[in-house]
Amino acid sequence: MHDINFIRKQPQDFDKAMGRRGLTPQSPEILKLDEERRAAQTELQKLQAERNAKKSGGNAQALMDEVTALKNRMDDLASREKTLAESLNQHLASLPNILADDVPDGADEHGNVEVRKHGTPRADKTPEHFEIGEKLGLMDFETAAKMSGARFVILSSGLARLERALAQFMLDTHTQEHGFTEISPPLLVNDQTMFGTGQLPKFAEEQFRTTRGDWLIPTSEVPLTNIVAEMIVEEETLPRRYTAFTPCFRQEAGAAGKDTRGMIRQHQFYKVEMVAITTPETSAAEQERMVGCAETVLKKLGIPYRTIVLCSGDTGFGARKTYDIEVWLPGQGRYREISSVSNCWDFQARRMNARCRAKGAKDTRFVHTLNGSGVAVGRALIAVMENYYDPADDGIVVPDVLRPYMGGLAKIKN
RNA sequence: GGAGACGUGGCCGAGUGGUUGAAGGCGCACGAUUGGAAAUCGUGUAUACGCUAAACCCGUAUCGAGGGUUCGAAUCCCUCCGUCUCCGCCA
Repeated sequence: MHDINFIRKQPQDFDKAMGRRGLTPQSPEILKLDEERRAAQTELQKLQAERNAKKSGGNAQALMDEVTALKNRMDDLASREKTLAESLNQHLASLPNILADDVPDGADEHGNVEVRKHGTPRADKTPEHFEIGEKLGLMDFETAAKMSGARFVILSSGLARLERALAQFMLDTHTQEHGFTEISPPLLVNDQTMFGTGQLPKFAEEQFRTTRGDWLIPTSEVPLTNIVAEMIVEEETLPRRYTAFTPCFRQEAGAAGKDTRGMIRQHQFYKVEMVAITTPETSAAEQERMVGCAETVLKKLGIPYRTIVLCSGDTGFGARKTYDIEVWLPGQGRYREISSVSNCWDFQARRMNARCRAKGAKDTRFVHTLNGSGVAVGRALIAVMENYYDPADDGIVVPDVLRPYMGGLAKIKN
């Protein structure tokens, strides 16, 4: 959600910012609505003041009649004000966040810029994860399709446990080493919550909805960030750092035909998420820290990765700046996204009315919110399978850091 | 699922149609008092929007949310959301 005051004062800057997102100037329409709305409000308030003055003047019948006469005009103005306000809010709610100055320009993912690389990819090409998994007999897409359709999978035995081990390992790393508080949040949320983090109104078709009207979370960013919705938190308690391990549900409506094989892109997957709530001053540094937290997970797992900063055309709706971390997949012979770390600035905070206040201060400010995968568990599983694949016996070596979570198991074999 | 009670300011709690943005208390802030503190006394203490260059002032709205009745609603009616109690059911 955008600050109408900013648009009033610096319409050209706002249009320029939206221009980087490939949008035509938005301020003329917005300012027109805003002006009309305020005109209606001002006039309405004048009439209300008039009415109130008569009210305290006495109870004479004549005064009552005069107030009745005001009523029609007031009703008109009130409904006009409401319509204009709704229209204005719809407009503001559907526009993407303003990009940070240091986000590179670019039309699509080709404009993204690599910022660092870690680890050395193995030299050989391995089978893809689904080939390894099916050969082991521990990954079954057919049976999953029978009960649920495309883009679902059944993991069993060693792979099921590996998935659980990965999640445990990530949670322990973030809670014990990175200062995050573990949360077990609701997986079903209401409209307002989805609006707060920006999934609604624009991206409804990407979500699953229950017959009751609840939404299945597409990421635990949604419930974790909304913890502070409608709150005024003391700045001294910031940053708040939350992590959660949850399933995520996505329709993948716009990805028909993409990544149809294997478990790269599923309707349901597990993810360990990190969310931070900060003051406006500290969010930029917090984002760098959060990227580091995600990278630590991959370093410990011993998986080669690169970190890139997304360009203007690839940065998501609610983000001001996003880093993606991509892991090396020797089965595909390329890097694939495993984490996305975004600083949303005050964009989500405005939508969900999340504010902070310095101790003793009178005024409040919107908090800054950040979210990042820490990391996607399903894709981490794939990365482990391919990077730790042993061609000698088609087995998967268990990374050292995961062995305690696997009962000491060193290799997943047939 | 059945029956009932309830939702007022940071908190507790008055208030069933008009001068109530809202008594009283607690808390908090500032001041007085004190060697200092406690106690005591005094003053102040919601948010949003509009107006304004901005601030103050002023205006408007807000008593869970939304709608309705009325000249006028915290107070009456409807819907929804939430909380609590009892019964039933259940992981």
